[in-house]
Amino acid sequence: MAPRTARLSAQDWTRGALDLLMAEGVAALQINRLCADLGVTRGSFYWHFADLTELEAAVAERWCEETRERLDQLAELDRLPPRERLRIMTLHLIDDASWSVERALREWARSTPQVAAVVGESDQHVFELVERAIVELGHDPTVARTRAGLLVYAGIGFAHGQSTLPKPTEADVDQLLDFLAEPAS
Amino acid sequence: MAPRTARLSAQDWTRGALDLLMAEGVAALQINRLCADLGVTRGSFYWHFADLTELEAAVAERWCEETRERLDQLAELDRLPPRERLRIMTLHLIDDASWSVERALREWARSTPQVAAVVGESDQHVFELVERAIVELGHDPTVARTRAGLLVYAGIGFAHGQSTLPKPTEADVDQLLDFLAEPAS
DNA sequence: GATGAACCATACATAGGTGTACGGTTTGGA
DNA sequence: TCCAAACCGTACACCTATGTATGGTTCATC
Repeated sequence: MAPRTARLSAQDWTRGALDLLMAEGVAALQINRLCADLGVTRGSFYWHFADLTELEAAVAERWCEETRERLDQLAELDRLPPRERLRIMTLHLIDDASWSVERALREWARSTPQVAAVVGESDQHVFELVERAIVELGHDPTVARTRAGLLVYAGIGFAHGQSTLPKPTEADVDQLLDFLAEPAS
Repeated sequence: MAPRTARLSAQDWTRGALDLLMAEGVAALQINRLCADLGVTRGSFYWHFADLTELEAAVAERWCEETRERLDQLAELDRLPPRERLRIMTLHLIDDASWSVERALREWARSTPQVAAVVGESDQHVFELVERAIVELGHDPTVARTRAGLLVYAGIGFAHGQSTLPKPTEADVDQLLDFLAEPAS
């Protein structure tokens, strides 16, 4: 992306690795490939990292931090009314590119327990936020649990769809939230 | 799984490859690994297939067929009332192991357009089945589209969750379908 | 029971990826 | 200005996975 002007730091490598993950998936996470992207040779890599697994650990760690920050920002939505909160989270999921990292991470999580743990924690956190919002809308916990599960799973599914399925518009989201917010019959 | 008694056919290889995909993902789809599973050496593989991509094509083709059959079975649910239809499809998704193949295939689809096409087609078909069922429940097309999208995306998400998130019980599914079936306010 | 095709094992050659060794260049500070 | 550390390039060894060549087994069939 940004033309390389100076020398690289470890952060530049983890940044590049995350970009690669987003763009081409775990299979593309190779040293040579990364060096090509960063315009540098293998010697540079092995100065910053002992080996590939050390880079992978650093990448996982970094994504973990970024995700935590992102979730903290979401937590600050607490001041907003619950309906608006859900709306922001959903729209954020749809048009942001964040899900493309998430997809790669979930793929990666399959073969790396450390990554799987972070992804699971993140899912759990989002689920709780959504569940709480629905409770605040006036539903009892059982209903909230069901509807939160539905929405969160749908979010994960959307991130993985890449799909021939229709991408929801903003109007669709509003209709969806009307639906999720409505009282049980 | 089944002890190998006789010599292998091409179908045995595609079967083994699908098993491998299910169990360990695309990264494990290697000739040596497959030979070990089937208790045979590379010489056998290269008698049945010209190279790896030919096997991959055969595997994709086979999954395509199996999926089509599965969808045809779903289509036969047309005789059942729509509510029961949705119930069967949802329960089928939850406790069947079929989603573990699907997850691997979606992962694979990312790097193989041919596979992506098949997955997309399958998604589309399921979506239409669900949408139609909801229309038959008495909803107008706009509502049906939203709710069908929600349910199908949630299904995909569930398949990819592998997750710390709660796995819905049969009672949860019934509550969920009550919710999806209820008239718009 | 002999024969050709189907099926498999073994032994290479090759390519691409990781990791190591070491020398060269850039940079900040004494 | 000069030096030590930070940073990078180059060359090499190694391992693993693919693909090829070739010969050996097994099976059906006459």
